[in-house]
Amino acid sequence: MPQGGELPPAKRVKLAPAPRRAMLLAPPGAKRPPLAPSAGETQRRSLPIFQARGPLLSQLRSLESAILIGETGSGKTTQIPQYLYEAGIGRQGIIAVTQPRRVAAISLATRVSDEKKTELGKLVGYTVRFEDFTSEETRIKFLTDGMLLREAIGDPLLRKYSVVLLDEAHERTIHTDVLFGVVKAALKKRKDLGKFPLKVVIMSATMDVDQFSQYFNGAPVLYLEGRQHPIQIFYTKQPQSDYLQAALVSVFQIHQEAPSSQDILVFLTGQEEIEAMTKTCRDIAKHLPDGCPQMVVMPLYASLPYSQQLRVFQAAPKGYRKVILSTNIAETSITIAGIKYVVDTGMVKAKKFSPESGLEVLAVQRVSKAQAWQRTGRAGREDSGICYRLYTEDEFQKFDKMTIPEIQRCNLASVMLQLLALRIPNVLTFDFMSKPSPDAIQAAIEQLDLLGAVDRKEDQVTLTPLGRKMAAFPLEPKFSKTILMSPKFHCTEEILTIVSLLSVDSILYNPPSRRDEVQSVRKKFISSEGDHLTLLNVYRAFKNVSGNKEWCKENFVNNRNMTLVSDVRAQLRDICLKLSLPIESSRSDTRNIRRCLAHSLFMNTAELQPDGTYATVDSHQLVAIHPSSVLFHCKPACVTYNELLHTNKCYMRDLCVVDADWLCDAAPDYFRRKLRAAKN
DNA sequence: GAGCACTGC
Repeated sequence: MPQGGELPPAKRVKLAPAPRRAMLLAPPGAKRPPLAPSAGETQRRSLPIFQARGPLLSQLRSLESAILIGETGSGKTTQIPQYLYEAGIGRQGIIAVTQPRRVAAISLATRVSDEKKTELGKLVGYTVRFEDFTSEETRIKFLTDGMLLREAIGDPLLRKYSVVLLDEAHERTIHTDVLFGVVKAALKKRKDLGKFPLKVVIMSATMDVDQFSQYFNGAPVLYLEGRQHPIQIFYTKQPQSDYLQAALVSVFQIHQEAPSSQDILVFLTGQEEIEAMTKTCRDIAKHLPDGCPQMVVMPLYASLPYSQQLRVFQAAPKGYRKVILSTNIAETSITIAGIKYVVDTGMVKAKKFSPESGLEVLAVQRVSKAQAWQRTGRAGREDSGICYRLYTEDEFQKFDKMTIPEIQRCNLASVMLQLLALRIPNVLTFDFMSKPSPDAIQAAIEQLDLLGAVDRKEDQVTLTPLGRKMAAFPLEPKFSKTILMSPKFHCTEEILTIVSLLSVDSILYNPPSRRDEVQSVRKKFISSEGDHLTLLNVYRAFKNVSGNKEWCKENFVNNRNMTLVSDVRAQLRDICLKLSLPIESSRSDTRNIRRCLAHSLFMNTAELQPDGTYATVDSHQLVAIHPSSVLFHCKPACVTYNELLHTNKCYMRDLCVVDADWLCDAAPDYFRRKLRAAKN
């Protein structure tokens, strides 16, 4: 057993945060209507929210916007759209319910259509990328927030919809944040134009509601009771200098004391850390004293193959305890039943914007209070639970209240392009709930200007015809530009494939334990011209065997992601056809492909320095070739890259070897400016 | 010389 570290409870806190200004919607002892309900009805009526149905509906009927706060398990997401529909509210149009994740939109639609005893896609449907299960009859529609945003480009007033429910608003995804502004504008405009009114309901689990309410012109806040089980929280007495060691101690302390049927979920920061900890736990578990239960240790992170992710849902054999070591994927995206204990290291790996370098940095950092509560809540889903926080209560008090919204942490080029396509009068002064910094907005406009997507005249930014075409693609602007450039180089077929490959998670799987095998098998795909062409080779080989699963396994290719690549490619190809783009293949001519890439990635180039390092042309930033690149051991004179990733070093990812001459052809003004800046 | 949190269109 590991020595050191300490975990005797310093303090116990009951998880029962009280709302500050409550308009309670669950009057104690409220009477149910005396009707004989069916089995499904009985289940619906047993939800806590049912008690509040009457007062809730009378509020929602009269309000144009509302903030609805409900803890998990309140049933708000499945019931409110049905209540509205059943009460005849919003019958002039469709009731939309947005979700940050596809799987959630699909499973919620399935559940609600079951409850309504209708076929999925009729009264109740869903729309996510690649899948549209809706029809003329659909009145309740679940969709991803990104999907509603894309629909808004075609119709900024969202005229199809009578009600928009923005769910999981506390997650503050970039799409939800843009939608806040879009629905707010649509609400006002529809009122001004005398169209049928839009109703907006923001649904959130957070306690920090003032910001939502203020933004929506003082919309009332309605509180729903949830069905969260009580969770005991233990803080450490002393700050822990080594959270990994502390996590290890906690896991084995729980393991020795608790019945083996009670599972443990540990929050860690990344793949490498989780794999190492998995190994350590398994090693220790082999040498446990007699009488101690056995242990099954399972890693969980997004890049783990799907089949291995599924293991966390299987119950451990009798007498074994399940210990899941996870990234923040288990915070929201994956819900595991039967978790009794949560061990929260209080750390997360996340992107943040570094003002001094102006770069995005991926770094291990403290979670926010809201995030810590979210993790804690994972212990109390079926029964009461226990959460070990591997930090002191004083430390917790110093955590940020909320996680900084995504919109303030990332590159805004896509968002700005979308706002322009939405015909927002002035994108520079768009009414964001949480405004990004003016610098971030300027940088995004700058990037769009370089790509030729916008015109700038004084303080007015407008979309060019090219920019409007770019907005039609569900891609980062630089990738849309690459596709739109490709007819000039007669390689649209190849560029479509490459862009699809880049916009999906890695199609190559690298099990650390079989590194040598991976390297030898992968040799046959490697192109000395870089990662883009290597990926193209893998895709061509995959298509040659018609996506054979055995082939994928033998070649460490992720079959699921590869299928997704085909879907993306088909979608992009459709858009090209709609834009009447000629689609040609360059066949074996890879030079044209690289020239095309140089013409759209010219602002992402780096040159080999005399000392063997690389420096970017744009800002002379010292950069290195990422170890995942096929060029890792090579030293080409000049490369373009898709992105910079700042971890321990500043790495270029996805590289392509190019000629310096091509770059000057691609953007003569840009390079003249850079040259002049270098002289000064 | 040595590494990649999580979503989504």
